[in-house]
Amino acid sequence: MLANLPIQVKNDSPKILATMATSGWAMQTIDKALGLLGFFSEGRPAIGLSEIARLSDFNKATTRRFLLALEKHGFVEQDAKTRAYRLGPGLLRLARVREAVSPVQTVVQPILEDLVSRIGETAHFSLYAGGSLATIGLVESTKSNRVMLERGETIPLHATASGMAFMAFAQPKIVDAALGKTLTGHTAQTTTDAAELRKKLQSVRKAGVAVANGSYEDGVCGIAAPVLGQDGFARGAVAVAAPASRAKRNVISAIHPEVRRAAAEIASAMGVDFTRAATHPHGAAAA
Amino acid sequence: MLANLPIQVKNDSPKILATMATSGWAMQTIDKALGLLGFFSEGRPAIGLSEIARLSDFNKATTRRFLLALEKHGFVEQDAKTRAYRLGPGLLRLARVREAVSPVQTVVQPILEDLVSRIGETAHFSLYAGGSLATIGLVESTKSNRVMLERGETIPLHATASGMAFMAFAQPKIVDAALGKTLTGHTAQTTTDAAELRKKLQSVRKAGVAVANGSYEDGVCGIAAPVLGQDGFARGAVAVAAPASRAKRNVISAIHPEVRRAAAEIASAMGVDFTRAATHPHGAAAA
DNA sequence: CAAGAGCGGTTCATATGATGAACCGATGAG
DNA sequence: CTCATCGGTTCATCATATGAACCGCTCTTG
Repeated sequence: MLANLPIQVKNDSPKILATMATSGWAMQTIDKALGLLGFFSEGRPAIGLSEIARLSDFNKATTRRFLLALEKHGFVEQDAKTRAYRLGPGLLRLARVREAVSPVQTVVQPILEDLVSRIGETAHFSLYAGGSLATIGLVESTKSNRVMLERGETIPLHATASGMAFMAFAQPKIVDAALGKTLTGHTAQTTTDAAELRKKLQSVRKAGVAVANGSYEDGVCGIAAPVLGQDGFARGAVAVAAPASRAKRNVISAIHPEVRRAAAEIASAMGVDFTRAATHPHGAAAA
Repeated sequence: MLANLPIQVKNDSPKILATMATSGWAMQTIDKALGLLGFFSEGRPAIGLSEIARLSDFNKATTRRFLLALEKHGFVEQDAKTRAYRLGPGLLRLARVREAVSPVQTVVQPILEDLVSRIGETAHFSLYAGGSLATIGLVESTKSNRVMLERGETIPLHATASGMAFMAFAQPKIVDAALGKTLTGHTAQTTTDAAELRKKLQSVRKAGVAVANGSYEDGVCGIAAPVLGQDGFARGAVAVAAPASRAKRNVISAIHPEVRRAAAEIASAMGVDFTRAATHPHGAAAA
């Protein structure tokens, strides 16, 4: 009987398990609660209970319980007057701990500033987190006609130069997860066919940079390069965003090397420290 | 025999329930999962699965499920080599959104620097989040004998100058919750009696500052002032921490007004913006 | 100014989800 | 080699989350 093959399953079960483990299941209650945090952005900093419930498709009662739990840990806080919820101060503490160990923001900002001063267009850096890229660093061009971005925005992998640059060098399981779900079209130019996107990734891999013209926002051209970790897989991407009107062929090709250089600088700056062994004294003082 | 008292807990269980009702029960699964994040600190930036399970008193399987859920949202990430978990990049994004709306860090740092340059001792700013104060801003003295603090550290309310300054002006329910649970003694000087602490809060209220001498860390003297929100309740505290050897009476009283001034500056800087109405376009661009 | 629609918040019967002991294979110390 | 841990997984058991309907309130509107 089949039941007697002891652990020979090795061959195909891994794929299923991997998919499950990667993008799939995992503690739904927590999942849902943390998902609520994704609705907050620079452009929508405070949200009322009913609206969060609507956005998330949860019951109002459930939504409120989530928010209460998040509030208890300082992840959200409620405005005493408007009763709307906004992101809380507990996040600052955690971000500080993370920064202390792996100082990304600190290191990225000057590199972006240098990049912007060289090419005169808005530049931003994003890290992969929770299924999409999150804008961590942002420096805007000083030109009057420039591309404006939101701090802390999350950007879709399949429709942006950053996303394509990232995916071209990301771990396969991440790419599979990203291209596995339904791809939303943001403009008429957005490619929503997974197979076609994979082809494009091939050429991005050859070029080392990705260019996207109006695939996320009309009239905006993005040029991005991946930022690689020590294992060779992408952690995030650096991108320059220019108005399409200024993004002529020769301009784009002049930007290529600059973006790649910035990406390399960030990668080496990031690759330095962290992961000092897990055990450490807890020392420090306050009174 | 003593061993026969089985679960005599009945006595203080009212207290527990009160605490539960006050600071909220609320969605235990989420609560537990978010609690895990509290174990990470500057001094313990990466933790293995078994150790987290031990620290949190959860089953290994449960712990792992929590970590997977957290990882899915970028709150933690797993080191590919050591398999240990550390805080993830998703936190940076959320912290940025929060900062964009209510720019605390940006505004606090220069004020602290000014404070340190005036008095020559380490200063830090902390915000109330999730049941304790979290160190958000920190500037160390340049003296060779100085007090060192951890970035992102959480400090107990009842044993620190910051905590006392905060509680003296915090919302009553927060104080009740804080003093309701068992108070741990950190040094021989720590006051662990709730009633006695409430008395001290009275005098802190009169003075407008709190002084704590070695109640958290031996040989460290803290002088703190509350930072109040627009509703008059405390949001956090500014504190100066000096080696007890330098903290003579006259020094302390010279520090008082400086700390209060810094607190007032931070309060007014924080009180400015945020909470523009909940509805907003989502506009912004990237490609 | 009365009626309606929206809000934030709460309740309790229902059904779905979380939990942990025991297990595996791998790895490092003695 | 052996033993102690490590990270990770499984499945029967039991605790947990869930949502329709409700309340009181405020703001809009005819």
